[in-house]
Amino acid sequence: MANQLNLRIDRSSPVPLYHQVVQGIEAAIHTGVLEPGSRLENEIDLAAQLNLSRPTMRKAMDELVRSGLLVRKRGVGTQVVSSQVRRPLELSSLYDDLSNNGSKPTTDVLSFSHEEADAAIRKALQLPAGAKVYHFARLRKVGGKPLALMENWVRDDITAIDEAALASQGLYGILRNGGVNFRLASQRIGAMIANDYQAPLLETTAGSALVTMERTAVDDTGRMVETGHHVYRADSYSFEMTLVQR
Amino acid sequence: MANQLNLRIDRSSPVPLYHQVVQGIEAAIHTGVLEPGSRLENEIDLAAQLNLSRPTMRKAMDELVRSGLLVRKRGVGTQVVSSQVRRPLELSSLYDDLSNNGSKPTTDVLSFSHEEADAAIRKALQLPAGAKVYHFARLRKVGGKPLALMENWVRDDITAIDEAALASQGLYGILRNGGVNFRLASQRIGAMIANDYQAPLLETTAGSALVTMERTAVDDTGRMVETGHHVYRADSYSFEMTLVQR
DNA sequence: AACATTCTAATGTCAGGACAAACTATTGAC
DNA sequence: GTCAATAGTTTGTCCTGACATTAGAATGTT
Repeated sequence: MANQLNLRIDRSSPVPLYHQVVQGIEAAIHTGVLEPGSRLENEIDLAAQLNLSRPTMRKAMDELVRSGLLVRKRGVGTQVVSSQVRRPLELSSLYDDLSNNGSKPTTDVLSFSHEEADAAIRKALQLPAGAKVYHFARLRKVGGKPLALMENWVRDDITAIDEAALASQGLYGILRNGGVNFRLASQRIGAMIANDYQAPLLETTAGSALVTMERTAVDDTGRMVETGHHVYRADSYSFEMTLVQR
Repeated sequence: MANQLNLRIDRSSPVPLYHQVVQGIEAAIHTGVLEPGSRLENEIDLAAQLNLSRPTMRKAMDELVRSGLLVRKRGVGTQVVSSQVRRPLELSSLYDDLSNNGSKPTTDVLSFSHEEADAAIRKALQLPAGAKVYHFARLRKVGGKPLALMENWVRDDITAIDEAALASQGLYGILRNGGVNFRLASQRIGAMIANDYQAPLLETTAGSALVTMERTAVDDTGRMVETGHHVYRADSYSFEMTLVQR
């Protein structure tokens, strides 16, 4: 078979060996060195070729299987999954997604306040009575075209937030700089009809379709950091994801 | 601390040890034995208590972290994250979801044919020219109320499908019985406005909001098995999921 | 009292080995 | 020639052991 994966493992690098393998195989699939549908060599030989132990090799493959790039079958082997299966939905913000895509998003801060959280928000963020939060609404545009209308509530005991930072940086960037390590988020995606408030802001007509998303994000200490309600123009945004059977 | 997790590991069971641990901890979180925010004992002690090796214990915890129930932090420990964080979106069908929920879904088969695939479907399922597929539209109701309008294309070289089976069983059930082991699916969720065809079938008015979902499912041999386009009434359905940072 | 240093506890990474289970393909029997 | 038993390949599970890295607490110094 002579796969010639051409992976180079740098044992002096701080990035873990299994992750170097993940990156290498991802790159090979992306550049077409590994064609969709082709079979990989077996784990043991691959590990031997790279001077790695099998557990390390397996850990790398586990990740690739989980992310939907590979499919394994006992007694048969490991295959590069077909094709145009896209990236899984990742824990990132809209701002990141757009930036990575080469677009240049801009943000209008429509309202901003530092106020006492009401009962619903306290429940969502698991805050005690009397706690204060940042509450703000933003309009995100890309290429001058409005794309999303976002309303968020953020706990105030992590880092200070002000209007100017929000206009220039994106919420998740601010929070990460403030030392927040996001770990997970639960979200709900649905649909609604644009109302008279939303329609002009999104430069569409009342009655057009919007994608809705509610999200609550948790950091590595288990705190609920942020909750929000976003709406997107259905003609310019949709959620893509890959589900993996376990 | 004396966690008293009260897990029992059955070494004679065919279910893997790490999975027994996963189930046990899931149950403990679900029943409230492990409270949200509480810290678990460290991996090594837990493994010792259950007479398991640390890698096995870690594998169990990895899964729980991935599913969003636990949060780990190096040098600190492992915490129950929960609260109302919901289940991740799983690779299952609407029929399964509803059945597991105690509801009793019914299905009307609106159209059914066994026809030659057009170019778009051949591309989505990666079929050669001239290949035939099953093509059908279904209306899914729960409690007599219409919920989803589904149009699907399924390759015909796996198992035979007929109208009667579709009306009584759910597509994924039929395919699983036919020997298909689903591995992953890529899907896209968006929104649209109900048109004159969809509205009466879903017993709503033209212009109301619908959630749209396009999905292509892949089995363990890497074959694209099924692709479809579904629309749901936005007032009765939304997609919930948990995203985990890696 | 404030600060830097050291220590400890916990998770993160990696190795090497052993056996089990599932699928494929070949071989053998009828 | 068809079908069943068998052997071989590959992934799945599990073990023991070791060291690295990080976060936070305790300690000591100024």
